[in-house]
Amino acid sequence: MPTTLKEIAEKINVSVSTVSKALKGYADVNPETKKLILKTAKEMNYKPNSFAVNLRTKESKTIGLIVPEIVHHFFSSVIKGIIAQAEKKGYLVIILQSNESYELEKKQLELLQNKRVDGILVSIANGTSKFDHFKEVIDNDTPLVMFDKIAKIIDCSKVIIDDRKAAYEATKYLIEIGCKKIAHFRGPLLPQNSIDRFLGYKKALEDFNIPYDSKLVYVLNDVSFEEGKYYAKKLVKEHKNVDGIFVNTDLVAIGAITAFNEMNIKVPEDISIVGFSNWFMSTVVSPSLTTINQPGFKMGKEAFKVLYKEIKAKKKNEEFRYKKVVLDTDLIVRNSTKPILKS
Amino acid sequence: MPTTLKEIAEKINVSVSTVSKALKGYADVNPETKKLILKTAKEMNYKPNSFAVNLRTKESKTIGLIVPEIVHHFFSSVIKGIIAQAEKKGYLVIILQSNESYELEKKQLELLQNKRVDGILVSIANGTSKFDHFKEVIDNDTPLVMFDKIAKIIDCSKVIIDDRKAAYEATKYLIEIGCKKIAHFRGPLLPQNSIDRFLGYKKALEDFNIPYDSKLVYVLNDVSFEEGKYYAKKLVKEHKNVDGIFVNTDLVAIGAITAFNEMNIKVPEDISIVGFSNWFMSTVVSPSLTTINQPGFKMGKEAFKVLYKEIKAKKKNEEFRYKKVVLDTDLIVRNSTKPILKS
DNA sequence: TTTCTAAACGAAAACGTTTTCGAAAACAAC
DNA sequence: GTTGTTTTCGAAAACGTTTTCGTTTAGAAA
Repeated sequence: MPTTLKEIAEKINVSVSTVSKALKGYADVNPETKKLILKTAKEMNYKPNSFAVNLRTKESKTIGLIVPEIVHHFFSSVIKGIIAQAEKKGYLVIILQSNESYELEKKQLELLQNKRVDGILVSIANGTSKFDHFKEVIDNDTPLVMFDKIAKIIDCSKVIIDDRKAAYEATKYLIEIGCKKIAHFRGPLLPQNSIDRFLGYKKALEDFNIPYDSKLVYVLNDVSFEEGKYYAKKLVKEHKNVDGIFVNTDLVAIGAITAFNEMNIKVPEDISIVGFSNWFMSTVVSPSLTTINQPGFKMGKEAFKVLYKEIKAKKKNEEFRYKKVVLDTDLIVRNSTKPILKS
Repeated sequence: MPTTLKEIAEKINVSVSTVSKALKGYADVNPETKKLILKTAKEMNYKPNSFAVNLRTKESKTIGLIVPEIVHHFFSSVIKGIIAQAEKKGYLVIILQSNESYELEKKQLELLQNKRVDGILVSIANGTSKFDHFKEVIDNDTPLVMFDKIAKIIDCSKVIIDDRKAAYEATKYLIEIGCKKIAHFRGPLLPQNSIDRFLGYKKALEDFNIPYDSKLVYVLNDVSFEEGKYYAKKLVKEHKNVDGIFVNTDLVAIGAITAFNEMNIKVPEDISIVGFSNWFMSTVVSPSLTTINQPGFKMGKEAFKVLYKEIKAKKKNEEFRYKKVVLDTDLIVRNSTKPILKS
């Protein structure tokens, strides 16, 4: 049904090649015939058949994206950034979600390769501890960029924040406002993120001569609102005089705040809380949450930019080095933290 | 670099056609040679070139999706539902966001058609008041399904909730708990959604003999947290004794709650508030928000199912009727509403 | 032997582009 | 008139598949 080059060619008695060349702006076509071809193409509402173009040029102007979870303020911001930047360069984005599952992640990675996307962006699932499926992508010569949740062991381009530094800043802030006994709600053991945030927390304690106590570190599995509530209650049951908590994620921090509200423990008077990510939600809870801003939209844009360069380099058979982009974070002070008055 | 049918054929001295037929399970190939072909294909790690398959079969097993906004609890839930259901049927999803802009929506619709996706799912931008671009899609014979924000005027399949009924229920609930002067924060004038929710509100007032007062209806443009705050303050300045508000969207309702908290007006004691959508956020604000649950994930799944049927029908050249799926909503009572004690 | 049937295979067209290469034509230079 | 150059065009291959249709071969039937 849609118009083809052949139909245009037949209509005005030239060859398919000439029509193609006219439409693509080649030099070896008479200005007169070119004008005629362009006019006819428009009249017949010609749209190049992308399937044929893909086959011929071996590229689809499409990239794949795998995130652990879509219904998630940070990741949806990243997605938005990726799509925005991709659109600027004429690329479309196929999105899949791994649900934090290794199996799914692996399967989806294969799916995208079979679809022959021009490149792949991925943020690794919590359930992933083997990384061979990423190696395959790289061996396969498909440009691959990891963002946010990355694998240190895999040699590829990465766009991240400095989780360790950010966590250090957050903890340091708690120390500076006078907290003496600071707990940490951390994420699962595997992801690099939660490891780094934990290490930043620990380093800050050391640097400011506060003894590290492993009992004050709680390992969460779900990183959910409910877990935040649960561990907040557990914390007050198991420890006295905790005056600060650095929490792995805003959602958990908000759960903790809710639990403290229920227990009539005052935030920030009795205990200060710092979250991580700066979800929109953090501005609307009461008290509003002090947190680390994690620039999702920008991360998405940067991740695509890096991938784009790799795609271009591959196309031209140019050399390129893997890039590591580290984005700035900053501490946003709100009402869940407050300097402790010296008595 | 990747293996082709030809390479397999040459390796074991059969024709390309035989290899293709063996891999696709045709009957006219000797079980022995079939076994050999399958084995060789596996050894050589053969993956069909999807570009060639697309060209040959004229389908890409890919659909397009346009939403007004990605960083949005409801829409990201819908997206998740669509992707989940699409994956089950072997379809991938290209996502674009219109940013509530008519121009972008139109452009993206063309983009998707030029990419020759097998079908398109769309939720209409607030900025859209002309609908010819959708007609073109339909004339073009590309299956199209609208969800949530639809155009009544366009004849195509739709997956929606009954906004009017849901709004009626919400308002009715406010009346039942004793509210006498009920305001409404509505969305922009154009989208069908906000019209229907407004009409539901109005109908409930009528049915229960509460005089409708157009001054109690505020038209929001942004549907944002800030606007919620702004109009809450405006409301108390302009009216006395308002004891209930039905708000178009949770986000706005939460803004209103925040404003009331700041003004020391007690929710729900002084004023009851009902939101719409049941964003996750609504469970964590205080007081938690009474709202209408809008099943995003399910809507996504249903929307894909309808689209899938149209795609299949088109492929087989079968007749089909446009479908209209209306999903159930329900009122979730939390702490922002409370029966008014009779004095 | 001939004739027929069924099984197994392959040639080739088709999908719609892009791009190389050669040819024709027109014109200029000598 | 010959040679060379430039402009303009088209034939054809190629991308990798799918699918139709015809051919070969073997075996059965007569």
